[in-house]
Amino acid sequence: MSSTALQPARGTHDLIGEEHRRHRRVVEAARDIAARYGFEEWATPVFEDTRVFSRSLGETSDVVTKEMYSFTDRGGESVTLRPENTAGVCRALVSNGLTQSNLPRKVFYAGPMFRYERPQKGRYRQFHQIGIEVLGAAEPLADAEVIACGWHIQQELEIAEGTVLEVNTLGDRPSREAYRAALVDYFTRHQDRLSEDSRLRLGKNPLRILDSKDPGDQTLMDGAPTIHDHLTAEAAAFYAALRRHLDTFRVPFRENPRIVRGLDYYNHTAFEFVTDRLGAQGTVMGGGRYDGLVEQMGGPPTPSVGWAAGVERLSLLLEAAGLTPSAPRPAVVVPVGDAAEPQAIAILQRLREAGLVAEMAYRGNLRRRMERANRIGAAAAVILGEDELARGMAIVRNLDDGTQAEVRLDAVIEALAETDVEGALEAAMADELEEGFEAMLGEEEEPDDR
RNA sequence: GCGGCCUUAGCUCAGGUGGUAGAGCGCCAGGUUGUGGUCUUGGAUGUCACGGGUUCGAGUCCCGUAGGUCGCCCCA
Repeated sequence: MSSTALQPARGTHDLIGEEHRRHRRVVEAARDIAARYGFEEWATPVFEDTRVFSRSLGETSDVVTKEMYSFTDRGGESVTLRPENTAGVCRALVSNGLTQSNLPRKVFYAGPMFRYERPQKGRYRQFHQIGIEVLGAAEPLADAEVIACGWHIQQELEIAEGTVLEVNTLGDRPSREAYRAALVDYFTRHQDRLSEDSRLRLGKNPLRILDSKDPGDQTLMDGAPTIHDHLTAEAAAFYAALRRHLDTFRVPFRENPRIVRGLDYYNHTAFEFVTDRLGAQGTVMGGGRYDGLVEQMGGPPTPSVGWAAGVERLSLLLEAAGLTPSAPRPAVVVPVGDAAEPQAIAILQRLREAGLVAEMAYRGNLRRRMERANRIGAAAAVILGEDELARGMAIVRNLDDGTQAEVRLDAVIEALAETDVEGALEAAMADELEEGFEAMLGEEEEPDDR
């Protein structure tokens, strides 16, 4: 690469070839499964008024304090590239006047998110998330269904064996405040044994000390109070109901009282699907309940629950499991001699109209075209020499086993159905159905002839 | 934002203690103007990430910058 060649901006990456196919597989599987659960897809703007995020994510969260891509536009407004999409979806619910009717609203989304961070494998400045939100449901059954849907998507992607669901409760507001006070009390008494980072957290966000990776901090955890000692009866009942529903949905999970989640808007349910296969980026899907967020956007109280998942991370799991989708295999139409080209184009288009993936090179002799066919992974070649065309015939060659046969032009699709050409089998079957239908119509006409 | 390691052809990588570059794969052309994969012959790969320094001489040593990677922070 020449030194004058432009590089992608730091933390961004191009999705090309296999990587793009994995990416698309993740999004399409999620979209498909979420639709089965009754979620409708929304697309909200990639940038929003900065207050959408500063108001919702918590003034002390890292995302707000140091990771936002914010800038002032030409009109003097402060706008921010979305670092996540839950806040945007809640804003959209309110902006579009959807808070009064038809609740709960079940929303699926997929798209790019932006955080100014130091890039690593599985962590980028522009990355992609899929997510679902149930807006306007206070029942723990909604939490369980949201989690079940996430689990189902991972099963559909065949990566569910590699992840573990960890759940926790953050309680309601009284539970959380009591717990926070107890934690501050405990860690203040042992301040001398806390790491430097955690001493800072003590003043800012004491809950975060719980998932510190510092070995010294870890030794303090066993004696630390847990949220479960401070749950109100209502919060405890909510959590118990969630676990019961998860069992009913047959979603395996592990309780982890240390899960706290980074964004301030969560209450009650908090959960993460984690894996040990992605190094430091172990969280593959994470979410929880956020009963106060819509209100913060200027709407009425609208209890809600959802999750977001990193497409890049799910894609890495697909790659590691050898589950990269293969590219569709085309049929290649090969005219021999210039005079054959017009008829070859007619046949090429007929194949495409029938639903097959078909290609024809723009130039080259037979040998070159065959080489190219092989290179692009074609499953079959339809060879059209002037000799064959004069007899209304074509050669259909299976490029996997090297066998070939001369067939009538109207039997080309049928012959391609014997190969791995994408769409050929379906096209041939559809053709048969049509013929069968025509035959039935023909029989029905017989009585009139009598 | 902090620390470790890394950066040589399109890709994966060799290049003891300094003497101005190599392999495999891939690519292009021929053997083969009606048959791809296999085989065979030939060909082009490059500011050795960038900038500076030491030296007669730097891919090699030193400093800085950028990017990547691993970890911390945090998170998808």
